[in-house]
Amino acid sequence: MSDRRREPGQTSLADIAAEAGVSVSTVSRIANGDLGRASAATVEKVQRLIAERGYRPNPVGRSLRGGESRLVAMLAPNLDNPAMAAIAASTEAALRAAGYVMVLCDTHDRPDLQDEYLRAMRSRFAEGFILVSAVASAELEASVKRGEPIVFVNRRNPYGGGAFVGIDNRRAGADAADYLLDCGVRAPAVIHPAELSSTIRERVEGFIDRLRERRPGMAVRRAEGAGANHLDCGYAAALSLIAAGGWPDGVLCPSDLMAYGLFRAARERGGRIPDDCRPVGIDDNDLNAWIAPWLSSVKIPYRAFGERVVACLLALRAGTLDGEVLLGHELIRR
Amino acid sequence: MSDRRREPGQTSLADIAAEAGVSVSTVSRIANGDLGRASAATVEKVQRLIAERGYRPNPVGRSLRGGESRLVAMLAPNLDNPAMAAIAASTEAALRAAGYVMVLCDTHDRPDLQDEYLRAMRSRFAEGFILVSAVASAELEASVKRGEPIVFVNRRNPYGGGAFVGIDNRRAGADAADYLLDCGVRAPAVIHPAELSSTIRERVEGFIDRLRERRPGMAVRRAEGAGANHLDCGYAAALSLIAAGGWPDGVLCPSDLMAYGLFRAARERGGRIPDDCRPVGIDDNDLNAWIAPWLSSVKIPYRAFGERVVACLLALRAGTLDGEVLLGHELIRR
DNA sequence: ACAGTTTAGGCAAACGTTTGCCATGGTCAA
DNA sequence: TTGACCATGGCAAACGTTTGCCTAAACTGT
Repeated sequence: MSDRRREPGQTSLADIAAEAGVSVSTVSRIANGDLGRASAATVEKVQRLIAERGYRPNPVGRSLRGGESRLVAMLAPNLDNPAMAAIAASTEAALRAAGYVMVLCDTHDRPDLQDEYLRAMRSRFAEGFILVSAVASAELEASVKRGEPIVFVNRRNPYGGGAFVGIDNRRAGADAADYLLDCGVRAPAVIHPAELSSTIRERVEGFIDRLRERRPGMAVRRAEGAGANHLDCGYAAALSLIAAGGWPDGVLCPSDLMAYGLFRAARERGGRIPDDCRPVGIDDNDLNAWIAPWLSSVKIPYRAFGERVVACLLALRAGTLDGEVLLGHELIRR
Repeated sequence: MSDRRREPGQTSLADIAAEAGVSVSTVSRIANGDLGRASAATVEKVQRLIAERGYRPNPVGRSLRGGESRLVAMLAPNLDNPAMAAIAASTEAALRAAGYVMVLCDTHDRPDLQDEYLRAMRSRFAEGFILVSAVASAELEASVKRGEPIVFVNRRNPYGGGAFVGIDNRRAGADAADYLLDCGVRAPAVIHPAELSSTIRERVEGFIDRLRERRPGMAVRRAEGAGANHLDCGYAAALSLIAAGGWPDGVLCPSDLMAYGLFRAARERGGRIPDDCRPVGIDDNDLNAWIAPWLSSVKIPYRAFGERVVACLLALRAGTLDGEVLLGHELIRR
């Protein structure tokens, strides 16, 4: 199409400059607060026009020029998971407060999509990346090597190092173990997905180690389940658990979604939760307080993640950080 | 900063052109598939270089030039609501399949934020807008007037007209009424937020009209509740309902979140759900199947929304549509 | 041989911004 | 008087693309 319609209502520097009878450079400088480069009269006139016409600098022009894009990309494995939604929402708010716009990309936990979004966002001059539960992928490795500003959330950088925001997963698992023991559980179990991410592995290890520490001889049953998401995984793992040896009296579900899967399995198989089998989750989705009174869970302060993630990103860009931020967690008893 | 670092790994048309010994125009044309404008040898050479260097057109340059940005903005009132997450996820997938990148903006249901994002996205040359549960706002009115491509989802254009994707809310409310009557409910009620959006109003009206139609003399109690979200609204409304006249034996919750609020109120006040008080929701969040076996709900096919929304948007941009798309719903009995 | 057409490809403008550098003209001190 | 310095502001390049127009050279038909 050759009829490039002028976007209506979008005032450009040139428009202001023409009307004020000055050059584009002058307007640009004044718009950017460099007031010492023009006479008071000019400054006043240009500022008035800027206000009247509602001029806002065009971010695309800026980006192209090589300056800032005010764009930050968040890559998350799936928006359906309430935990992801909570992280996304809080990060979006924090970024907006810092003057950034967040682009949210759903990678569906697929390395190829993660790569595609990494490329797409880089070519849009994203000033930073927030990778929630990242998976290993070629483009990510290249980005890490190039030292691009990336904050990893929930799951650590698969290539080591880098900024990280999350919790102490081993401790969370240990706290869950303490809780079950304090409830008098004698035949505990743990369910988990067939492929273990570092996050889940740490939680499970922390759980088991604490059990062994406090009850040296205690047997801990384990079951894994396959599935596209943690709901299905939890369901499958629970079924295989009871098929192998009946219901345990307590079970660690390393994510709330897995606990939901367990709950469904119990309902279908006549297991009574939490009376016969007490689950303990990790996440503590906000919805739990409303509709899952049977689920005690380690609360991860996802709503507080946003601020920390943004602080990390800013520090990263300023070259003043390459550390880890571990937020506190708290077991919610229900 | 004056040291504008050349983005690494980003090949430009100029790079290819220099290496091939041809002009930028020639490379651009070949990259865009206009193969008739160069000799076979040149085409071959340039194509080889494009492949070797992994050249990808820079979307920012393209946007600025006035062409396409491949950017679509979705403005949603909050990411926490599972229904929004479902819509966002399916739309993102459909847009990606169509070659677009979706920017997800959380408006927190605030007109000022909606305006801010509308402006920000327009100045980034967004090619279309998807407004989920839009609120009235000055910038929206202006956008509608200018005829920008906007698809409204869930809630209709507050200024009338425009493309819309949603369900027949009156019928959904009527179906809920049928369900309660079929369950033998004799003292029904409805709870809703203090301020009624068009969506909620239609559902409530459809519900009440159907009750009156089938049981002319039947009294229908109503209670409203205030709160920042539907969970709180539902909770508050339920409390005020029972304070006014005890538990109804059936109650329409015009969104699942309100039903969750009711559930909590019942738990705290000793109401037995669904035995004493049978709720019927609208939405049927995916999680219901797992952890809310007490909730029958009208399933809205949010996962199917994405495709329709994108089809609408494309048609809108092609100038071939200005209609409504109503998807079917189905009451899920639990 | 010559006019006309096709082929192959370059030039330059435009999108909106930022910024280093240059050009006036004036003021001030020695 | 002259050199230095400051105030004011414009020029132009650069970022990466796309595309209308132009120009050669090489064909084609008669």
